[in-house]
Amino acid sequence: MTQHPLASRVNAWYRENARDLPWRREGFGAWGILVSEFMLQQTPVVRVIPRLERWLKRWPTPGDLAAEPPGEAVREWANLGYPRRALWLHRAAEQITEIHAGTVPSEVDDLLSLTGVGDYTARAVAVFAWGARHPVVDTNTRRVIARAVHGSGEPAPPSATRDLADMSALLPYDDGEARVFNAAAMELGAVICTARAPRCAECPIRLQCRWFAEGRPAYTGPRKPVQKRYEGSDRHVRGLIMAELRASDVPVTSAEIGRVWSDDDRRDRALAGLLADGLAVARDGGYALP
DNA sequence: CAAGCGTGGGT
DNA sequence: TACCCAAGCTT
Repeated sequence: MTQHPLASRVNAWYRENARDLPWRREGFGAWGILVSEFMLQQTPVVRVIPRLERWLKRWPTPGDLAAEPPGEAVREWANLGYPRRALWLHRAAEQITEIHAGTVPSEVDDLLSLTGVGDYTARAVAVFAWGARHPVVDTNTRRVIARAVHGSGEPAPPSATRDLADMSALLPYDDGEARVFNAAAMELGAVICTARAPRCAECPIRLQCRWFAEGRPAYTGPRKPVQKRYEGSDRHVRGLIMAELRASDVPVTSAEIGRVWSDDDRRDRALAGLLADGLAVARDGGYALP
């Protein structure tokens, strides 16, 4: 079968070396894959695995999750970070239950209309859960393409049009091979072609890689915007307050919240933000999960 | 479209 | 120690 030589090599490598991850098991199910994709948005694999298994044991179907208050999703989300994702996943479960009769949709457009599902997640679910042939481009794939195809040590800022075109040019024609390649490109970026210290000596495509061939030149393009300091930030204080709310079965009092951070302005701003985001609600004179 | 959003581990 | 990074999304 004719396919891009990069795809052939990466797929062959993947078949031998892929990690045994829960969502790759046969028959894992579309709901499980959707949940895994939500959890994997900006959270590392090793932290997701135990939480995912708990989640699916508790809520085996979208309807099971939709039947509970959103705060239970936030509590079960625990310390995965970005708890808005738990709220969005709960909302998506409601939408799947009400609009799609409890079945995770298979069309990219239907998936995109779910809360918290963007371009990456919609394609990932269509491909990995339902076997459709689409390009799936995540941060790992973008880095692999930047190096192997463009000879750049780091990818340019994301551009859906260009990223999808790049991946489409490599994507095998066969649905099954395309599905494997989508997973394999991510896997290669995750374990070999890493951001920090790529293991080029172990890379199955180093001899086809433009960046390697050119001597791994240092990246000179635009730097990613520097992330603001976390310690003492609004995000930090929001996280501390959320940890309190998750840990308590009863509403948390203002006095208790006052103890998580001494700066009144920052603490009030964080709490107001959580209320506005729907991650916290006022209840019985205190604050609780929704 | 740039900014904002948690948390923890690696270097 | 600081900083970087992790299967992104919404506003």
